Amino acid sequence: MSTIKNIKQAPITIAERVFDSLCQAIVTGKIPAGSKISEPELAKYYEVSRASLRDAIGRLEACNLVIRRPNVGASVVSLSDEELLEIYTVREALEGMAARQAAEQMSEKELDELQSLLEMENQANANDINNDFHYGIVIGCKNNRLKRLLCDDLYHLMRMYRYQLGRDGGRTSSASKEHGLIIDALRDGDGEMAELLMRRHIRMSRKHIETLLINKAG
Amino acid sequence: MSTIKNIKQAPITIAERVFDSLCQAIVTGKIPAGSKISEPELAKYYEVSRASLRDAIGRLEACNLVIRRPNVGASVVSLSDEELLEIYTVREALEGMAARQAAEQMSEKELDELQSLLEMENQANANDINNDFHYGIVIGCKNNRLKRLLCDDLYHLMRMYRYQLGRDGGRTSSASKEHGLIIDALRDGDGEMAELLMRRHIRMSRKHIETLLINKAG
DNA sequence: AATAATTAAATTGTCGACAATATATGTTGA
DNA sequence: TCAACATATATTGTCGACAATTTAATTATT
Repeated sequence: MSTIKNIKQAPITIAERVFDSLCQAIVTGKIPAGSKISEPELAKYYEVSRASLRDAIGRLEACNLVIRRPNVGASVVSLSDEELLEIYTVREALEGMAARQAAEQMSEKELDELQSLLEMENQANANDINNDFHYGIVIGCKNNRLKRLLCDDLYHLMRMYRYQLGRDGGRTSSASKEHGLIIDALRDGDGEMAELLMRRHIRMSRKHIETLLINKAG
Repeated sequence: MSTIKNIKQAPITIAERVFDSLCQAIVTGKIPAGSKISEPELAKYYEVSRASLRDAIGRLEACNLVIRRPNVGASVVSLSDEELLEIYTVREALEGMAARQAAEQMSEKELDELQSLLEMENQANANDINNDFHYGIVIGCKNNRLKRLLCDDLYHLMRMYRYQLGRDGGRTSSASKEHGLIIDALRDGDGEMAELLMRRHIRMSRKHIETLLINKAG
């Protein structure tokens, strides 16, 4: 049984189920960024009441996938280039700290799992959260608040824009090397180094996305 | 006009108004930590429908003040000692980064405001967010995502437990000195130093709370 | 013809009622 | 007396309808 990956429990209520569906639809771009959310339309589509749908929309707002304005309604979030880069800065801070704590908290067994995760990277399941290197470290840091901030508030947004731009914007080889260095630091129990490397790693990704965005615009 | 403090807009809908009221009630302990939230009871108390109240509860969940279980209901959050300390670790990461960016982003005018904020610390309005040193830096860093994470997801919780334990658990004098050092770094435009000092500052607070909790238990 | 004001349509916010689930109470049997 | 089951009560989840607000369409005015 894997300790690094955690089970995403099945939806209980209708609102939860609709949330899951809408979440998926937004992340994959089926409901495009910036588009308006029509309550009557979606309620009819999912064959649920508007009350349940509104509940689901509230959850979408909580994980930052939609923006709600009173008496106007919800729209799918659409990040500017700057806003996308802001997320990387936040990730640098949070995941850096996660790496530091993971170096002190992760067991040998967990580290082995992380290693195997890394080795089967660039596979088919590359876009699945549960098989993600970064996610493994966040779980491994044992700080549940930190985990929730990243997974509940940022993860969905990250997936959404990763879907648009491609995984790491296609710098997988160098990224994998950096991942390897981070694991080494974790195995050494060197929290300071782990944080340093993780921050540099995310800063690199950020820089890469930045140039990618510039090229796309020019 | 102050640029550091930002205006908290008045509630538009009933749900927003009830959210504000409940938020206040929870933070101040009027509704105690760990207690169950009764929808019919509160709906009657605030003279609103259960739909509006449930909407408000959803918002409380989004800012981590209550925990909801399907078909069971919401309870006011009650943090263990470890969970409270976890928040300080997250703050160290986020506010550290905020300080780093603030050093590059804050104008002279904003720094002056921050300074005056610091000088009139330990006053009556010490528990008001808008007059808070840390808040000023978070605003000053100009990273809106970072600001939202701190203010929307952690700020209410912090206020709640500050209310219970007292402001910084009563280490105001040494904390003020540390604040002064941080401002110096900001004025120098030294982001690295600002982050370092902010992290150490929050780590100190954490340590202080930690011993405070131990004494309370023993 | 373009703009402003007015009216009409559509959408969101709110409500009370019912259904589904969970909790409390009472009962039976060992 | 205690435990397990059955019943009753209360709470949450869901629904459809109405009210309030916003947006679209239409008319009027310069």
